[in-house]
Amino acid sequence: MGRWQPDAQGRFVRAALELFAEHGFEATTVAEIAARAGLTERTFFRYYTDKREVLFDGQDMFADALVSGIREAPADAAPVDAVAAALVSVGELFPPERHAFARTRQRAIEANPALGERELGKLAASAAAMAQALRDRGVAEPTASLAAELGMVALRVAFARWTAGDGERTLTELMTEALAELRATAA
Amino acid sequence: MGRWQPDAQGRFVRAALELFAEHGFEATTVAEIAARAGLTERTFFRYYTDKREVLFDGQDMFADALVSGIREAPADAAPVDAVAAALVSVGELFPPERHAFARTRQRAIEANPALGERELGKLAASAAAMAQALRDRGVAEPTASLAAELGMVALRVAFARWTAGDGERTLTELMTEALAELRATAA
DNA sequence: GTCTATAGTGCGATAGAC
DNA sequence: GTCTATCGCACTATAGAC
Repeated sequence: MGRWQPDAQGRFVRAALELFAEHGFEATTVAEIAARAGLTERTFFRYYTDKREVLFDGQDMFADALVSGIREAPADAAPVDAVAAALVSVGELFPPERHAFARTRQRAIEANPALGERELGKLAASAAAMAQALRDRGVAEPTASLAAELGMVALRVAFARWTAGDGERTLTELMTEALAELRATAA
Repeated sequence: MGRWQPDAQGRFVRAALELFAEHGFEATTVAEIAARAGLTERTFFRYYTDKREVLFDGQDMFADALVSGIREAPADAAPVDAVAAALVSVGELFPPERHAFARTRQRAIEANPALGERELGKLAASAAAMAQALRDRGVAEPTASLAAELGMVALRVAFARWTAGDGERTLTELMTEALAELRATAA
């Protein structure tokens, strides 16, 4: 047992989440997060480019799931249906066990505008990745980008409902429902 | 020393835009912006809570136009049509004379992720204001929020096209077109 | 690991407008 | 005189350079 306890990133994330819940994002210093994680400030910035980024650790999986969901959709599926498949693929990343964590994290993000902005940026990047995956299937612009944007709206709305609720309904269910509502509103 | 020269904010905005175009957002210090504007760093932070905010000066008009566009839409208009009216109302804020400025500003924002995040945050706030205006007309949830989100997607896409182009087509035109494309994609 | 530039804040002083 | 925009100074925390 050396001087390295395992799972440095996991400890940073948990420490940050606890402290943000206790004192708020701005009132929490990186030094405090590092201390609680049993690491140094310098190490924190080795893993994360800035203080906000610690709440977005491992979010690549998010965009990856969207992209592979689109890739694996039937070749003859319409763009919006491929997007619907992508949402299902993301839903599988968030089984009921992750509900409590997601809820705490979402509370922290909603409590602070700076974190909200970062989240919007990440989601916009995911939408861009989805649009690219659609173009790779032969979907032309502007349809590819617009279908991806529709998917992101549904995803955001569904995620907010999922984390606001008690977890009875699955995220996948809520996403499919949100997309249907969105299409009805547009019609 | 013109300590009392008029239009402090306008000078800050122009100075910032010039410097961001010349050296980029991150390589520009607030001290440099203040110096070019003939003011001090401390005064900059009297007007803006942070460095990014200078590029979003006077953007309340944006959300205000959306809200009043919805208020002034015919009482029997469907939610999406009220949103379409809101977009027209915003389009009127951006006559051809503003194209060059909008283009320069958009270039700066697109060149820096931090500025992009801030823009997304502002647009999300505008969408929330639109949704509230729709609820005030008696539109129920989730339709109000979803219609507002549809409008924001159209607005973003249209604005990107407008600032990417040469200004031949009006922003209003592009917005109406983008909303129609979006509805077609959803159908 | 250490050092430093810069963002951003609090408080108080000052210079002008009225 | 009052009111308010601007400025000066001291300070902390972030983030990057060395």
